[in-house]
Formats: sequence, structure tokens, C-alpha cells
Amino acid sequence: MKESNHYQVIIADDHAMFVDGLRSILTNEPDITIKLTASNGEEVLKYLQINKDEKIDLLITDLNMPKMDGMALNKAIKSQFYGVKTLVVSMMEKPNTIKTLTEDNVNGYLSKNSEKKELLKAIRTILEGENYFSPAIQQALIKGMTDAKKMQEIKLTKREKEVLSLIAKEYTTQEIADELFLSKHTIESYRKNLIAKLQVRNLAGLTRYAIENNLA
Amino acid sequence: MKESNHYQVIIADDHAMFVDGLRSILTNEPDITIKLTASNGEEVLKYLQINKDEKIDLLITDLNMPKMDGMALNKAIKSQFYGVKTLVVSMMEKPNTIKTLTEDNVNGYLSKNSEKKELLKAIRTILEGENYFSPAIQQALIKGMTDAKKMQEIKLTKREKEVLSLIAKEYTTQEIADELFLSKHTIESYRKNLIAKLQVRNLAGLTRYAIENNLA
DNA sequence: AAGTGAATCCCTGAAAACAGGGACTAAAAA
DNA sequence: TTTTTAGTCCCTGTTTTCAGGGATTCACTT
Repeated sequence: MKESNHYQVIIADDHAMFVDGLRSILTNEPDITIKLTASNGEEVLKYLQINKDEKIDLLITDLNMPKMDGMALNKAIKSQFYGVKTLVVSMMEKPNTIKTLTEDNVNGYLSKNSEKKELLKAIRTILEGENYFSPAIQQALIKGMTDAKKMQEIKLTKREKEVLSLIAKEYTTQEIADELFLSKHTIESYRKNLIAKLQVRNLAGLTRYAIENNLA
Repeated sequence: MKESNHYQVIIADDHAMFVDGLRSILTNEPDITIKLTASNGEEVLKYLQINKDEKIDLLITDLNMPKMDGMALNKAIKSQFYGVKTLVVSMMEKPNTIKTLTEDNVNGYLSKNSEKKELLKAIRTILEGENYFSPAIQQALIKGMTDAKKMQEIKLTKREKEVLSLIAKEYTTQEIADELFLSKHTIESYRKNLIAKLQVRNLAGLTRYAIENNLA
């Protein structure tokens, strides 16, 4: 397919220092060129849309980013730019997150406390056409799989997320109802369902979940 | 004081990749040697205690680390190894955190989304004897200062922290009372005081505070 | 010796949350 | 086309939280 074995990569992370680190590491790799470094997903998509002729081999992205996060970015890329491989490098390993990413055909997932060596291994593996998930991630995935509760993937509807978000923001039921132009009974139903779905006991548990899942 | 203008630094961060990045950046600085990279505060202290004869000029540390975090590490170093300068590099800029750090005589604070250039500037400034706080941090500090509410530093007592922690863990008032061998009225008093002190409205707010301040 | 803060316990009444139901509609999926 | 899902609203009770009081003891400070 390609004339040379030279690879073009894009890095997306809102922590400039981390990007600098990655850049430093990759400049020692003569066959890898960093085509773009972006601080959010939108920048990456914009670049890809404008430079459709360029062949980008790999996107290395963080998960938590402003505007468009890594999750959305991966999904967008996999649907619009199929040739681009994706490697997610993140702080936290949440089984649910990883599961969603794999469903969106991510090519690899690394924790940020991986060594440089492992990072390069992941990049090489992916560039050569295989997927790479670090041992720690694989364990997290298996744990998430076998964990009976998490088997049936907790999926919240738009409305549920809205309500949950407002709950975590200290709104009372009545205030949420006013905010969303709904009856307070409706909000009470949602709260009840959320408590059941998320298997928590009260507002504290809901708030916890919301914060841990970036819904707050 | 010193024979040469050569500086010895220690890096502490549990994200190996970030450490790698920092290392890459610093290897371009001929007069800076990385003496140790550690993944938590304890390692650093242990090293300093064993190698008391070595002159370490600077510690670059993250805040969130297992075992001993950057906050505690900074405090320990400033009380036991006065000659060591400290530069905190963290994700989040919480006025309260920064305030505590400055009270513990930290020499600098950078956000992880600073550029390589700013990182080097901070390091140089500190090595030359001054303190460095990035513009973004200074703003956060000033905001925290002028913010009338946060002026009178929120200090929680041991008991309050215990109760708050259990609240965030979804315990009901009665359960907390049982756990701590107290009357439920007592716990209600604590909850009331916490809501007033932390200026929140309900359990959700308390839970939020607890999580954001690592009390959960 | 008086004052302060922390820790403990109690009360009342209103508001909100929680538990466990049911029911209707519209849209999407099977 | 039947079934499922999301979204909406309602009811009855019970429990818990919340607001706003007060009070005692103990230790530490002034």
C-alpha cells in the first residue's frame, strides 16, 4: 500500500506537558512523524476533514478533553476516517469506558502510568495492524466482564442523565422539575429509576456516580 | 556555595509516561541531572533520608499519588530537608490546595497543561532562588483570596470529616450513628453544621465536597 | 477565671426523599 | 405488527433530611 514505512501520527491531549513528553519520546523514532498536536477532539476532526488527502496512520488521544473528549473523538474517527488507527492513553481504567471504546473499535488502550517502553510497544503493535491493550487494562476488562452487575451495561437515557446531572448539582426535585418543565412526579420517577439502575441508596450515591462519570 | 552550576533534581509522579516525558525534556538541559524518579512520596523521602550527603536542588512532584501524595511530600520535605526546592505540577488548580501548598512554602506550581517552555522557565526560576507560579495559577489564587467565602479557610474537625466521609459513602444518619457509636441526633447536628460550613444545600453537595477533597 | 471551640445530645415542624406500586403515549426495535 | 423502550404523570405511605432552635461537658486559651 504505502511507498515508505513512514508513519504519520496525531496527538490529542489538553495537557500540553504530556504532549511535549510524547513528542520527546517519538522524536527518537525516525520513522514516525507527528503531523498535529491538538488539545481537543474538534481540532483533530477539523484537521482530518481539511486534509483528506493526507494519510494519517495513528491518533494517540487522551480521554478527558474539553469540547470533544476522546470517547467521542474515537467514535467520530472510526465512522468517518476508517484508515486512522486510534490509541487511547488515559489516567483511569473504568471497565465501562473501555468496553464502550472497544465497541467503537479503538485499536489500543494504555494507562498513563505505563512506561515509555510499553507506549512504544503499543504504538508499534497498532501500526503493524494489531490491537494493543495493556495487561492492566485487560485485567480491568475481564473484571468488568465477569462482574455480574456490570454485565448488563448501565445505560442511561438522555433524560436520566439530565436529571442525574442536576441532582448532583444540588437541585431539589421541585427545582429540577421547574428547570426541565416537567412534573415533580416525573422527576421522582427518574430519581427512583436511577437509584435502582445504578444500584445506589440515595442522593449521595447518585452524586458519586455522576461525578465519577463526568455527568456533574 | 556550589562548585558547579549543575543541578540535581528528583521527579515524583505515579504516571510513568509523564515521568518519561519530563525526563525527555530535561535531558536536553545539560546542567540538570535527574537523580531519582519515584512514583510516590515515600520513595522520595526514603531516598533523601538515606542519601543525606547528596545535594538535591529540586523536587518536581505531582499531587495525586498513592501512599504519600504531593501535598504531604512537600510538607515533609520543607520541614526535614530545607535546601530542597519544590515544584508541584498538577492537573487541577484548586485555590484551597494551592493555598495550603504556599503555606507549606512550596516554590512553584504549574498546571499540567503548561507548555514545555513554561515548565523550563519555572524550573530555571526556582533553581535561581525565586518562586514560580503560572499566570493561570496566580489567577486561581487571587480568585480564591478575593472570594469572600473562601477567605475564612474551611477547616473541618476530625469528627466532621468522619461523618462527611460516611455520608458520601451512602450511609444514612442512623447507620453513621451506629458506626460511630453516637446518637442519631449527634449525626444530625454534624450534618447540619457541615451543610452550613461548606455552604452546600444537601447530601449531594456534601458528597461532592467529600469526593473533591478526597474524603470519600 | 472567663471564654472559646469541639464534641455530644435533644426538640419541633416542614420539606424532601424514598419505596413500591400503576398508567398512558409515542417511537423504536424485533 | 407486536413488543419494547423512553418519556411522562400520578398515588399512598414511610423515612429521612433540613432548618432553626437549645443545652451540656471537656479541654484548651486568654
